[in-house]
Amino acid sequence: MSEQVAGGSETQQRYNPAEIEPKWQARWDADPGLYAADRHDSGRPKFYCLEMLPYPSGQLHMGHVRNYSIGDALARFMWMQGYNVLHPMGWDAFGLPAENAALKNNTPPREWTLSNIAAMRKQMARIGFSYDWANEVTTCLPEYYRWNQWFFLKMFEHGLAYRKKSKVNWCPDCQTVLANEQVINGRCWRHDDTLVEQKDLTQWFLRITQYADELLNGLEKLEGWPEKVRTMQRNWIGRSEGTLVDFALEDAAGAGADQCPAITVFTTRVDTIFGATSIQIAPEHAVAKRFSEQDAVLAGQVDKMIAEQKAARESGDVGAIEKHGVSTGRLAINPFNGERVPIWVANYILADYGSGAIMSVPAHDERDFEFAAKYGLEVRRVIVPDVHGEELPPLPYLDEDASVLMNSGAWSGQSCREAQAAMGKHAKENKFGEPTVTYRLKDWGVSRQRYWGTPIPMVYCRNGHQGVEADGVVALPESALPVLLPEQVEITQQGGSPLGRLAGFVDTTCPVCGGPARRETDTMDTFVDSSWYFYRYTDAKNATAPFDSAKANYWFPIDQYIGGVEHAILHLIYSRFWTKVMRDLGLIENDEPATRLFTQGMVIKDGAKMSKSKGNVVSPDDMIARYGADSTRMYALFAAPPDRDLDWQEEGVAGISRFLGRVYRLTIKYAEQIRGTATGRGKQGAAGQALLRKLHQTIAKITQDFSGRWHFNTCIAAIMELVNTILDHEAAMDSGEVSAATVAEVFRTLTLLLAPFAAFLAAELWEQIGGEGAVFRVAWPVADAELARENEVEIPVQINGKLASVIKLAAGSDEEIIKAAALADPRIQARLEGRTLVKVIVVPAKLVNLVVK
RNA sequence: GCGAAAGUGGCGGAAUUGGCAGACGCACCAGACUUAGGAUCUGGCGGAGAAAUCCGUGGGGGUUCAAGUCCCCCCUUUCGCACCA
Repeated sequence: MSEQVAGGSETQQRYNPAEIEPKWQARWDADPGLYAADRHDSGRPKFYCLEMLPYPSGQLHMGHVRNYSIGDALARFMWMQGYNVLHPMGWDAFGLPAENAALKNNTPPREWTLSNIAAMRKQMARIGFSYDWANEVTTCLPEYYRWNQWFFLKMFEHGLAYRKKSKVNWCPDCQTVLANEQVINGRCWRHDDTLVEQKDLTQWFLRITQYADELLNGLEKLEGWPEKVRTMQRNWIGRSEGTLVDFALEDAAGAGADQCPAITVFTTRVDTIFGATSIQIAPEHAVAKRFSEQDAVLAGQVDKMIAEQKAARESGDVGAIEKHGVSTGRLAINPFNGERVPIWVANYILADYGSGAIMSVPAHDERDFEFAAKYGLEVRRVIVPDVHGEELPPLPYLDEDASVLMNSGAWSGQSCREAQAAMGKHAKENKFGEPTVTYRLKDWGVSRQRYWGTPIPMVYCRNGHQGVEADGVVALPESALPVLLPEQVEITQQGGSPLGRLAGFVDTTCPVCGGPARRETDTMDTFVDSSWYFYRYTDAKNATAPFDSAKANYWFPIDQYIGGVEHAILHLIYSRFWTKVMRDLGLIENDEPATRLFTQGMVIKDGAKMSKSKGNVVSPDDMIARYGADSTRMYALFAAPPDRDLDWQEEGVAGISRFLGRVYRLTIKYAEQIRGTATGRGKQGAAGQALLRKLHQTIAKITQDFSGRWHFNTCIAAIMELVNTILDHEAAMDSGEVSAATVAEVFRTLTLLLAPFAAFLAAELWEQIGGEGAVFRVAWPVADAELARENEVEIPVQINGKLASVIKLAAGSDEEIIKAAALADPRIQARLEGRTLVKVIVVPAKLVNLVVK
């Protein structure tokens, strides 16, 4: 295989990653068990290290390299710490780009996707990532997606999957429906500049709202997740406690009151209801529509408002639009005091939140105040601070914690909180309302009018099956799975799912009556695939179940999940939901998928996100070809702390490459000597002591950083310092002043410290210095505190907080000795001349501060 | 508008608990060496100053023997949410 360097010439001693890395890659490729996790009875503690799986675009980008380098360093470290590590990888392989590519290149999506996967797997191997490929998961294969269908049937059976007609988000570019989570500022998550439209369609939904409270409360326990992600999820769920109150329409106001006897408003401040001076309803509200039918002028104004709202949503500044409205001329009755208040239609009322109608209390709500000021509506104060000041606070007055009601009938004098509870109860008892909880979170629409996705395992019986389900919806039995995605399909971007044009797919028989039936032609959202893929990794070849519960229960929860923050409310909320559903189905025991989540920063270049249009894309292949994989990934870890954005500077990669070159030359120089030397410690001279001190300080620093802070940039800096120290003592090592055993310990340990960051080089050096077995299965070095201790310390001496001198003392000197030494220092004495020493502050081992006048 | 994070040399960044600001690396400058390499080695590198020394972590106040770090006010940038009743 590789040639030994024995007596090597200069050229042979030069660090050449282009030679070393492919050599080790070939060896690793030939050993599929190398990174395999042990079975769950290994007796070692488990560690599930997971990075978010990529979409197989065909090319790894720098963001992937960074993400996976972090995970790889951690996985290797945990192996060396003796853990049974599961470190899998897979492919989020369904999705629209495959269809676009099919149109463009006339390649079937499956073929395109699978060849991309092969290319990316090759790239990953070239970089040397430590994945257990035996458990690879590819979501577009029937072995995987049949379980999506299986879960869908389970959810249908438990009422968690249902069909309804509703307003849905439609991306004209994707030609499909999108979930709320996939709409970002009114635009499609795949198309930054495509405005999402609203359509009325019948679609499949998953009842994620059933878990809204648990998803919210569970966030409290996820202490290992970034606060930012938890906050985003909290806001997305948007729980709000309030009260629904029915305002009856006044009969005299118009005909048809019997058809719609009341407007239900939602409020979180029912305690302010005596201050309600109007009702405001959304332009899309059913009552607005009905009034419009009888009033052409109103109809025109309402339509205008709807159009304006739409335009504002599309231009992305919904919040900036001026509040305005129009009076309907009708009145509604406040059930708490019998008062008649005017009904308005206003543009700031959202149809899809709460009940689409509010009571307007100008005195105690900012928007209502603004609106009332504009239209001269009455502003009536009903809440005051509970401490009686001379002056009443200005309006709108919003406090509800230290305030009480006034002018509110029987509730006057009660605190806001008391009144909220009492008035909700009162409404319920008198049947004109009730306390309620609303959420911003909506059920997850999973139907997609696309081809390249999991077929939904439902059929529509042409016989109707009245009484069973509307539209003759019939669930397929488990035995009918998988519903295979046909392969010969003409992809177009128009006219709904291409599956609908395949008679062979659409036409089927009803599993209940045997009569003619039509298959569902929509496919599932790709986020279904990624909601549970990490469970499949624990048992990826299982042909009879999504996974074996015993295996999943051993590995779960994931100990460390690593990925980009862009999934904070997409994948990360869906997969939490899926976990809870699987738990309730009895498949798993954990409540949450991952104990710890780490979101790495973006890789940017010249201050901007890499993009083709900006022309600032740095290709990993390019970097690897020039500097090698070790230098590329080590730079990705060195250039910034992993949670921050990283500005890619090629000169920095070259710097890392030079550093690794120094390590290589130095280690090879002593390799033969190290091979022939047993470990062990004898007497040390000063140089040997200094080397071991730095070595053990470095071990301690890196070990500690791996336990949570993850500042790999400073870990690598520490290794560089260590190497600089070794270079400082090169002469002493050459002369034999440093013992051979110490030289051996230093280089063996250095190699181990490098292993998580520069896998190829570490493997090569480990072999060169005669190490046994795979370097990342060797026990991680343990820092010896005794060796790491400094025996002499430099203590700065300040005068009035400014540095005046530095004294050298034996470590552990007590306060008196430090103080005496500081005062005896000639530089200090000179500067104290003629001044009065007021106070001496001694911080042992840290500094001395002399306060003088 | 609300919320979060951040602001330190020419650049990326370090300083985990208040204790020598600028570790480590890049770029740059000077020199050495040479098989002229995408080398390597030595030294320098926050600002002002000949030096002693002084100034310096977005700005302004404060606490402290001591502040990049803690407190108050303000500015800027990035991200998230954005009429949520």
